[in-house]
Amino acid sequence: MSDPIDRLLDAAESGKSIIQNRDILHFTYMPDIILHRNSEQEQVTQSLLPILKQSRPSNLLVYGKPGTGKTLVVKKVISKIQERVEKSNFPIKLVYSNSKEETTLYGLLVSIGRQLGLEKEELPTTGLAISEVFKRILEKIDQNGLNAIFVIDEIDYLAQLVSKTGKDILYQLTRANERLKNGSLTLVGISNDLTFKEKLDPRVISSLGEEEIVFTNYNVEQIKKILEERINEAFIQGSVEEPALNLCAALAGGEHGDARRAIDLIRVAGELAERQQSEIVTEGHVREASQKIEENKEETSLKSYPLHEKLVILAIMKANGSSTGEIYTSYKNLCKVVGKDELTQRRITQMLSEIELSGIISGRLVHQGIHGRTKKYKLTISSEMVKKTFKDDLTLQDIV
DNA sequence: ATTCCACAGGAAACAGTGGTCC
DNA sequence: GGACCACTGTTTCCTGTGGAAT
Repeated sequence: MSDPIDRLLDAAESGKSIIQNRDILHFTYMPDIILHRNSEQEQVTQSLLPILKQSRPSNLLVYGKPGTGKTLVVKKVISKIQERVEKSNFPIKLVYSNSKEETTLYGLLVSIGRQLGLEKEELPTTGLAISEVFKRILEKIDQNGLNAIFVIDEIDYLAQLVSKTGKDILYQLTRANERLKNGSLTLVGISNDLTFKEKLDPRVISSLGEEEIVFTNYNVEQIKKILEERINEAFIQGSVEEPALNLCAALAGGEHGDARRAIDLIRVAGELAERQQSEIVTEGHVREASQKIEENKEETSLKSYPLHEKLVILAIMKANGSSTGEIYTSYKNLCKVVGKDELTQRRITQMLSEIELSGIISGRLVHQGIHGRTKKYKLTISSEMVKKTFKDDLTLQDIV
């Protein structure tokens, strides 16, 4: 039997790779034609049209579930407009920022500022008041007479950050034009959450939601078309079996209509097939890929938890299906074993809800009459998975 | 009908860190 | 060097809750 390293290297060298172009299978790839989104493309273009006439368009709010192509469409429209106005004396500046990637409000504003060309000396990464950062951004727009379009992805997340800190940045953003003498500012908000508007200040809603566009979910048939298109470009002809394609579309489409997930799935399936030196991607590969993606998600999220969260997860594992009080006692014992100070019960309750959000554990509220009210938690993943992942952690090795 | 359990979970305050500005 | 700022992780304090027990 040959060395596994050599075997893989040989295969790679002999050009047996069935994926010709990996980039096409990543969601950042911008296809020439965005399938099934004609009317939405028209709507977005319509509402940004005033730019061509050198005036400020209405603020725009774009809704749609993840993987419905919202961001892709918005970016494509803006880049096309940019191409057209390039030669005129009406400079537009596109600023894209994802609220979820920036953990704080400050971070988001700084990332916007950087894209506008504010250097570190003009806009430090920390230390300033939010209002000061905002002022500097507006000054930059004013000085250069820029016509800025701020595309803020996952704006619902920003709204959440804002409500936590009590700053009304969103309001100020939507009203920024009143403070600008030169240039203009247009806001394009993208949100996964259709209900997020309800949580906003009504003054913000009226100016932010001047125009609204909703992206509907893809159905299985549409996802299949999208997959076919990408497969044609990325894979060697005929290397993806029809049943594999169908399953892929069904798995991703049936649940959420998420094209991004579908593309991810076929990519991982393709990689698995290659690794096994198969010349075709079969249904089995897709199933395996789906499972692998799930497991990876679990493992990375388990690994990323800080020590006390890990202890809590272990406490749940040891007392599966038990109440907060029991979990807390178990957690305190674990703290003693590893020699760490225990946190308060309030903090642990909060941690439990945070962990529950990630889906690793599930909680159920139970009323036990005179025995009070409690929440019972249990693991949704296998305890083997937890043990396997935590075994690498030096402080946890002994208790696992 | 009232009491009372065992918490859930909101609000506020605090400590500590790492920074700017004057 | 002191005032000020954002932010995180935490503690402290508090109000609310559904149904078994009385």
